[in-house]
Amino acid sequence: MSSPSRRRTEALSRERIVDAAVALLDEAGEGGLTFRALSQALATGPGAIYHHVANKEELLAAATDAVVAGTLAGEPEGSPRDNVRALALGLFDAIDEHPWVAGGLTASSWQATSPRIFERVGRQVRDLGVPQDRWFTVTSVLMQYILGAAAQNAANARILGPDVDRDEFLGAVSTTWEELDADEYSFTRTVADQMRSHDDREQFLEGIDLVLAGIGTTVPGTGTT
Amino acid sequence: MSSPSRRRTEALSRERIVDAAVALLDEAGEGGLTFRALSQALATGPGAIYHHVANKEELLAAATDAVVAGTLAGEPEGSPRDNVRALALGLFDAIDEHPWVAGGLTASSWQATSPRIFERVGRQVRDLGVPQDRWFTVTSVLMQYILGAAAQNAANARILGPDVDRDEFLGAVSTTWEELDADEYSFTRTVADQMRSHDDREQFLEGIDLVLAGIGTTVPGTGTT
DNA sequence: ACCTGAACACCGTTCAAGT
DNA sequence: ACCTGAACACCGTTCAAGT
Repeated sequence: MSSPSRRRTEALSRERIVDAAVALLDEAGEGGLTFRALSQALATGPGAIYHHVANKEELLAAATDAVVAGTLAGEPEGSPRDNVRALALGLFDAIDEHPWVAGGLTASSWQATSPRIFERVGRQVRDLGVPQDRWFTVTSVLMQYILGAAAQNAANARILGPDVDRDEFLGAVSTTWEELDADEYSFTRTVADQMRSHDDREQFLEGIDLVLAGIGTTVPGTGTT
Repeated sequence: MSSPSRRRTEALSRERIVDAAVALLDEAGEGGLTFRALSQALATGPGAIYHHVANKEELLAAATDAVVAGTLAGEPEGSPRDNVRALALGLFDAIDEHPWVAGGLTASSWQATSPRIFERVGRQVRDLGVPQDRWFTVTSVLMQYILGAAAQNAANARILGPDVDRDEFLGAVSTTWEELDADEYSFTRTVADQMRSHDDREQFLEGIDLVLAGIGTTVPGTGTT
C-alpha cells in the first residue's frame, strides 16, 4: 500500500511460502503439497521456492511447526491436571483439523516442534509433583500418548475424508467386526457395539486421565483427586 | 525341484511380491519401495505386479501385515500384565527393526492389521478384570500408546540411520537442549542429561507399566501388584 | 490368465539465464 | 540477491501387444 513497487505481488518470503503450504495441505492433503501447485498459488516458478526453503521435508516441518506453535500460544492458568488436559485437547483438535500435521511431526521429531511440545507438557509434569528423576520419562510417555493417539485419530479422519458420514462409517466398521471369525476375534466382536457408539474426543480424554492416574500412583498425594 | 518347468523363476505370486517388498523396505526404507526396483528384484516388468496387487498402498499394507502377524504368533501364557508387556515389546521391537511398519500401520488403520493387534491386547484387558463396559476404551488407549510410542521411536531410528552412533546422537541432542533459551525452555534444559542416558526400550516399558497402573486405579484389586 | 515394457502424467530438484 | 522455467532423473499406473 505505502510503496507502489509491491502493488501486484508481495515479495516471496519464507512466511508466505509456509502459509501457502498450510493452505494447500488443508485443501488437498499431504499429497496435494507440490512445488508446482505451490508455485502456482504464489504466482511464481517452482525454482523460486528453493531460495527460501531447503527442500520439501523442511517445508513440511515448517508448516507443521506453524500449526503446532499456534495451539501452544498463551500461558496455562489452571491446575496441572487441567492444563495437561487442555494442552492435549488443543493438539488433538489441531491434528484432527490438519491431519497432515501427524505425518509432519513424526518426520521432523527432534527438530523445533517437538521440544516446544515437550517443554509445555514437562512443566505440567513438574507441577504435578512428579519426582525430578522421573521427569524425562513421564513427560515422554505423556507426549507419546498424546501424539500417538492424535495421529491414529488423524489416520482415521483421512480414510473418512470430509464427505463421508461418521456415524455411517463407524456403523460399517462395527458391522465388519461383528462378522469376524467367532474364535479368532471373540473379544473384538464383543466390543463391536461399543466402537459404534464411541466418541473419539471423549475417548482421548479418558486416555489422558488414565495416564494421569498412572502417574498419580507413583506420586502419592496427586492421585485421582 | 520336482517339476523342471519352474527351474528358472518361481511363478509370480502375491506372497513372493510381498516378501520381496519387505526385503526392499528393510534395505532401503519407505522410499526404497518402488515398482521398478521391486520388479527388477523379481526379474519381471513393473506392470506384472498389478496382476497380484491393486496398488502401492495395498502392497505396503500387506507388507506391514506380514511383519505384524509374525510378532503375534503363539499364544500368551503368563499373567495378563506380563502378556501385555510381552505383546507391547514384541511390537516395539518389530517396528524398531522395520521402521516403515509405523507408516504402514497409520496408512491402513482399520484394515486387517489393526483388528489383529486389538484382539490380542483386548483379551488381556479382559483378563485384567476391567469391567466390560470399559473394554473398548481401555483397549484402544493401550493400543494407542503402544503404537504411538513405537512409531515415534521408529521416527528417531529413521533419522539416526543404521550408520550413526546412538550415544553420539543422544549426546548431540542433549547438548542442543542444554543450549536452548533459558526462559523458554527451562524444563527441557533441566532434563537434558536424563535424555542423554535414557534407554528407549526401558522407557517404553515404563510407559506400559504407567498405563497399566492407571488401568489398575479403575479396577480395585488389580493394582500395582 | 499372466506377463511385458513402452508410454502417460506426474513428481522433486537443479541450473543456466535473466533482472 | 532473487527469480524464471526448461530440463533431468525419477515416480505410480495403464495398456496394447504378446505367450
